[in-house]
Amino acid sequence: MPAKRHAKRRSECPLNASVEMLGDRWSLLIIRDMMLRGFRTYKEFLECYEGIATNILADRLRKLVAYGIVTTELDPSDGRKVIYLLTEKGIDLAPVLTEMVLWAAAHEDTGNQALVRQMQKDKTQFLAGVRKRWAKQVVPPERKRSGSETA
Amino acid sequence: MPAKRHAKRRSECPLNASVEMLGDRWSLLIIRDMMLRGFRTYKEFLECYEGIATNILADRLRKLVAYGIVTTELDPSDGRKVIYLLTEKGIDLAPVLTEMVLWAAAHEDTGNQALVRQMQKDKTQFLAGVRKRWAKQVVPPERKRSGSETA
DNA sequence: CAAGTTACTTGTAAAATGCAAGTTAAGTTA
DNA sequence: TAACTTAACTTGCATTTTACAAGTAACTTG
Repeated sequence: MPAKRHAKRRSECPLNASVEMLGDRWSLLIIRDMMLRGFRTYKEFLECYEGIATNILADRLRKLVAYGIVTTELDPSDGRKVIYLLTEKGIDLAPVLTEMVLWAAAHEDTGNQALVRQMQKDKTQFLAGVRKRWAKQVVPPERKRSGSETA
Repeated sequence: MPAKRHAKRRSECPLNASVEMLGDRWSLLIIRDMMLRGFRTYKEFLECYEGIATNILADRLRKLVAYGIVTTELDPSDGRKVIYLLTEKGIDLAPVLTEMVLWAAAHEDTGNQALVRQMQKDKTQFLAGVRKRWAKQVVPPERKRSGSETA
């Protein structure tokens, strides 16, 4: 169900719509951290490998919520915490992330080969896994479990 | 064949690599114009719907060439013209573009439904088409043919 | 209740972007 | 062949975005 058109887009092109929402240096990394690493709080995002600045993080989260890609709820057991979750629309970005990972892995010298191999082996199954882990009443998978990182 | 790692990336993550190369408001639109609309000269890119500024266009083309996504050659029949072409690496972005288009089409109110339906109907065939049209000694398809735009 | 945590905001410097106006080399026209 | 046009940029400057450092308010913990 398409959302109503954002105020003033530069064009009607669907690719442009995606680029206007996601075309910056941080948004997709935040989504990656939610989708693949199970991050859900501000503090966790702040500690991402790439080192996002706190004001930029706040701004990006605000925009992702405004776009309907992310929702928030309050942590019932800790009044300080805000929990950030992917919406359906956000989960539907999994194929985009996957193709971007596979493209970079094919053409650049990058790390996290475990994830890449998993995606290469069976893309469909990988996407099903993401979808399943994010099915309503999410319990983000394998957080804090020691061993190889997921992203 | 992976390229050697770019000077200083923020992290080893393949998604981050993609974002560092393509995560801005213009790069993917330029690639779209090459891939889907058959654009190949500076002037054509300048006239894109979204209205890129000339200095930004020059900068993005320079970067895309540096990343190995685009190459240039001189037009043998007009010494003023520079011809920009997608490399294999650039053509391999087709699945990324496709997923971004399908995502936006599914969740936003966008135009160019012809392209979207074509992608939805048979993604594999669509990608094969792009690949075929860009096979060595490219003659970009259907440029200047009247009727519905391709992108 | 004092000391931490969490999720931010504010201020400011640095970098990226956008806009208008050149510039240069090559091609076209009268 | 001189004047004009075109293609691909560059330059200068104002505006916007990003980055970095330092707060702050609400809440929890010991």
